[in-house]
Amino acid sequence: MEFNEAKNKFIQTWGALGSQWGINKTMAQIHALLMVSPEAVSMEDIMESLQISRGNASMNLRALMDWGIVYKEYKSGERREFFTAEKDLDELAVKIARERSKREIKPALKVLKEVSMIEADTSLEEKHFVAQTSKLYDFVLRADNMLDKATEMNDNWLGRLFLKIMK
Amino acid sequence: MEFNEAKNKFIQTWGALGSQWGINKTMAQIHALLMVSPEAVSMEDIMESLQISRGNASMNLRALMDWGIVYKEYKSGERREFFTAEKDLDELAVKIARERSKREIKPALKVLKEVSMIEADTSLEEKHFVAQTSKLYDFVLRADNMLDKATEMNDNWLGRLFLKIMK
DNA sequence: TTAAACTTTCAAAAATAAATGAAAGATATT
DNA sequence: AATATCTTTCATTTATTTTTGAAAGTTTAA
Repeated sequence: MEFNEAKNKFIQTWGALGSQWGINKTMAQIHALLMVSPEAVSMEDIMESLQISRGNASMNLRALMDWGIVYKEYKSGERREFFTAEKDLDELAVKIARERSKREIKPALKVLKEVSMIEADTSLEEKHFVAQTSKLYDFVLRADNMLDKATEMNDNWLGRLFLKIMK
Repeated sequence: MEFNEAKNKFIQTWGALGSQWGINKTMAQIHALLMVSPEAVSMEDIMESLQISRGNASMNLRALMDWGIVYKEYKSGERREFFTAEKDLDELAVKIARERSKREIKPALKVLKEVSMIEADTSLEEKHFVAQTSKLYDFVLRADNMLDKATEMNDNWLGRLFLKIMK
């Protein structure tokens, strides 16, 4: 496979993966492009590479910066802004996990807690509802914590040990 | 909060969470409804509860059964089909993880491997591309394995120990 | 202060994904 | 074998999400 073909394939694949996980395609593609660029890239070049409009590029770059996984860079003597991606994958995973937890899981947990705390009457239906949503609350809470911990454990000997044992 | 309000809120929230994670809203809502129903539910009742069409109900139930997290049930003397959800959350998590890994992560891994194996010339750009996609391949592979292992470790003493220590 | 170079915003358009519902397909019952 | 009950399919419609691009907004420099 030739380099440009490979690069393109990578960007497309990363974009598709993103959209399956609730991140929009262009956002993931921009991120992919930046990840494999050794140098910071201008907005103009991003638009050109991905064949997207100025507005689209601008909005998605902003979103990526909000997530903390893309940085603006200023080059002296240049008026334009350049962009680079977080390239440390452990750091990337931590930031994505934190962001999604904050935006999606935490609010869902709040609702789960609320609805699991209603006063159930004696009916089977209501008792079952409370039992099931309570379990779900515990479960999601546990998963959320694990996500946090797992992302932190990359440079942690106990984590590595755990991985070794579990493999 | 009153029971019906709580039930509705739960279904809506679970649906929204689903769509943020690449599972369509109705599919997640049907699953939510079945999770909190102590008894198996007919298609008619699902349509009525969620205010959706017959076709929609049918297709999403099929998808849920393909994922292995909803089961058909036949009641003797009844012509209609009834549906129940997998209620064991550990089992549920395992099945979802397996399915998404199979459908999305494995194919992405294949591409990552491919593109990271191109012959890079001496240019910085190509060398960086190979280095970065190789790292990504290792990382995603590791994460995918961890997902597998994590879902299996619920009734596993070592896993529990790990959780305890890491908390 | 003005102009040039660049970025952001957002209403409208386009693309994509999901839902509908009527017809076709099953399956059981008489 | 005809009928009744229920489910699935899929072309069309509807809803949602994403993208565009032109106008407004910024920043820098002369």
